[in-house]
Parts: sequence; structure tokens; C-alpha cells
Amino acid sequence: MRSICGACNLREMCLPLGLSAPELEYIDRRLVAARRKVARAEHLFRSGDPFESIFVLWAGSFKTCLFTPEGRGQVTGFQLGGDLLGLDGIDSRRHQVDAVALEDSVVCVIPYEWLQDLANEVGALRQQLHRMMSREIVRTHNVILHLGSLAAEQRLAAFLLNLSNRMQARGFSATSITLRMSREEIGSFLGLTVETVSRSFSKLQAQRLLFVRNRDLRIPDPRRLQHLLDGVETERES
Amino acid sequence: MRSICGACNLREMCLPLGLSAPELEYIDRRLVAARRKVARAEHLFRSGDPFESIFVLWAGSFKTCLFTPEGRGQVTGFQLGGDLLGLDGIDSRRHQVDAVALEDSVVCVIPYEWLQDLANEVGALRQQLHRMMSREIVRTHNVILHLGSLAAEQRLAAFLLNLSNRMQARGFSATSITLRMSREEIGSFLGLTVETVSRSFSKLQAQRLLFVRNRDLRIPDPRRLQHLLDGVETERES
DNA sequence: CGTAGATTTGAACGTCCTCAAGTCGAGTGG
DNA sequence: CCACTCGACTTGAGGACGTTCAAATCTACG
Repeated sequence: MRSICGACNLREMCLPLGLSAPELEYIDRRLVAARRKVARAEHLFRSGDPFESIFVLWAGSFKTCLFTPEGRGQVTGFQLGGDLLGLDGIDSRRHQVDAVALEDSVVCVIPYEWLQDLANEVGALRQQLHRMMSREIVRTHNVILHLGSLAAEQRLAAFLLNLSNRMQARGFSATSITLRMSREEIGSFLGLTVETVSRSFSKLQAQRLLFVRNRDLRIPDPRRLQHLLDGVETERES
Repeated sequence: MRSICGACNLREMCLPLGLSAPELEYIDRRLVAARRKVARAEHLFRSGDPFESIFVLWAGSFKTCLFTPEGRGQVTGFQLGGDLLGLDGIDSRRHQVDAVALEDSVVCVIPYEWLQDLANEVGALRQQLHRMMSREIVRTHNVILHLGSLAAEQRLAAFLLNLSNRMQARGFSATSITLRMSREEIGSFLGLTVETVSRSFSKLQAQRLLFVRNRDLRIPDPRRLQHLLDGVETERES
């Protein structure tokens, strides 16, 4: 295998998206310094670590957590294949969050210096970097909206629908998903307790909006689940 | 006045931060296409508008709001002088949030094409753009943490302390602040109702942690207010 | 002064949290 | 194969906090 990015099945949703063939060839092996395995529950980086590289999640899944100096903490996002990790460190040159693998995973290591240089030479790469940072900003604004305006069941529904959409965009089923995170982690992300998450799962299942068994999830009709967020009245069980 | 950025009192916290004198001279008048006045309660842009420019808040203050297609909506941030507006539009080429002036304000209009070109030529400018995007990402992660893990009074305290710090960074008093946003807007941002915000103000005032009259706010001792977030026991009134 | 909008306060209610117990599932060793 | 154990998850009961609804108060401005 001569190339890394050129032969990667994620290149349609990764940093090289939009690059011409010659550009792609040019950056190949100049962007990714290495691929790094991260075992389940291991940290890719921790808050406070010096920032040196951006990471692209190549296989597996991650969570990012933010802690206050006093110890309060929370999951601030879940990452799937093609998502970037480490953008939080660019400003202060130190990572601001923890990144933890939810399963055995592999990331592409992109030294930030290399990225800077290549972004300088290849306009399409710079553009794509900006787009992905912009996307993360929009994502977090949507999380804020959900945390601030939705009730427990709706938050869970919004989270699962978002996950469903992202899985589908990656070529997986939108209706049959294996959750890689615990109820605890879902609760932390949604600003709810484990108990409330569990109860919300049960209530949604009682309405036949989803079926969940351990970490296997099925969403028979995503549109019906979406109605829960649109404020559309769903007929109660007669 | 020959220059715009070179003579701007915000250049120490704006995009040109870190540029050498020659670089600053070079970008001057090549970065900012115009300064645009936005009257109180007017939109700078709306969700769905075509994205063409980034804006730097030069004078005044803004809020950004995000709405769902169904009409639920929420304030996702407040911007002060030197803050960027419009980064949300880079990815999709359409703005994803509304930006509304909280008072009569002035923004510097930076056409995104110009910014791209200049960022290409001036490495320090590109670096600073990346830093400011990274900063917005970190900011939103912190908002998520606050929304997910803090009680009402703590949220308000965290919000006011953050505002205090940002005012101080801009050369204003950290202890005496005029709020530019309504209780309603604060509540929306914090995921609380107006009534709860009002009650939280009253309770904090009863503890003498702050004094508020209409939109004039005084925080006699920010550290004591900070204790509320650190989980430090504050002596109750005997 | 009078009005409209913003803010504060009160009272009742509901959602979600806390505490507690019980269930389930995977891995381990008998 | 089964019993055991530990952690993850579920379910229940009671209580706390924030919301909802309602009314009073305040402020800005004509």
C-alpha cells in the first residue's frame, strides 16, 4: 500500500474531502504521521496534555469529557469514524478535554505542524479543515439547544436519532444500532441521571418507538421518533 | 485614518493578534471590507442566509440563537467586542444561527474569500483564525458542561462570572457590569425560565453574593461567587 | 399620569433526582 | 454445567427543584 489517505474508505468524509486527484496524491503520506491503536477505555489524550496533533477517528468510537478543576465532569460528545479529535487544543496549545475510546479503536495522527504546512499549500485542504471546525461548532450549538429546551425523553430521542443519522452517513443501518456507550455515559452527555435514561428507554419502548435490549437498539420508524421532537401528538396506546 | 486594523483598539484580541508590524500593514484594508452598523434588536444574519462573510464585533454586543424547524429556540451565546460571528456558516455555506444585536452595535465585515486568500499568504493570520475557532469550540463545550451539571443558581453564577471575566479582559470593570440582555434571554441561554432566573438573582442577592438593580449588576467579591461553583460551603445567614 | 413591557413574587404542580432494592449478563472457578 | 460474583442496568418510592399559572410591581417613555 503506497498511500494512506488515497486508499482510505473514509476519505469521503475526512479531511481530504474535496481534494483533486493530484492534490490527494500530494498530501498522501505527508498528512498522516501514523496510525495509533487505542484500546477500550484508554485515553487518547487528557485535558492539560500538550497539543501536538489532530486525530481522525479511523475505526472505533470515542467520547470526549470535560471536567472542572473541582471534579465535576461530563461527556461533551461522542465521535464516530471520520470525526476529528483534538480541535480543542489549538487555541491554548493544550488539550481542554479528555478523549477516551469506547471500544478498541484506531486513529490517524496528524501533526498539527504538518497540517498547517499542507493547508498552506493546498487550498482545498485548508477549506476542508475550516469546514470541519465549523461543523463542530454547529454540532455543539445544537447540543446546547437540546440540553436547554428538551425534556428527558426528547433528549434521548434526539440523541438516538442523531446517532442513527450519523451511522447511516457511514454506511451502517439507521434502524439497527449497537450502542458503544453505557447508560451512564448517555446520561452524562444528556445531563440526566442513569435512572432517568433507563426510564426514558423503557417509556419509548412502551410506545413502540424503539426496542432496546442491553446495547442493541432498533428504531423501527425514525420518523415516528422524530415526531416526539416536533411536538406532534402521538396516539397513546388504546 | 489610513488603516483599519492597525489603529483598532481591539487588535490585541482580534484576528490580527500575533501579526508582525509588516504583516499587519499588509493585511490592513485587505481584511475588512466595511464596518456595518446594526441597531438594537436587528439581525446581522439569520439562519439560512447565504454565508459570505465573517464578522468581528467591534462595538456593542450580540446574541446568537438557534431554532429548530418546529420553532423551539434558544440563545446559544452572547458576544462581546472582539468576538467573531458567523463561523457557523463555513461548513454549509449558510448561516445556521441567528445573530441579533443586543444594543446598537458595529461589526467589521470580513468577506470569507478575502480571509481565505489572506490566511493563505499570512501564516500568523491563519493560525489566529484557527485559534479563534478552537476557542469557540472550547467555549461551547463549557456551556454544555454547565447546562448538564449545574443547578439554577450555579448556572446563573457561572454565567455572570464568565461575563465578568470577559468584561475585565476588555478593560471594563469585573465587579460592576451593565447587563445588555434581558432576564428572558439569560434564561433561554441557561435553559431556565424567566421566573427561575429572577428568583436565582434574588437568592444570590440575599446571600450578598451580588447586587442587582434592573440591569445594573455588582459582584462585590467574584471569588465568593466562584465558591458556589466549587462546592465550597458558604456560611448561611445566622 | 398612563400604558406596555419587563421583572419580581407567590402557590400548586410535575419532572427529574435521590436513595434503595432488585434484575440481568458476562466472566470465573468449582 | 452450574454457582458465584461483579458491574451494568432496571424499577420503585419519596422528595427536591424548577416550571407553570397567576398576580403584583416596577420602568421607560410618550
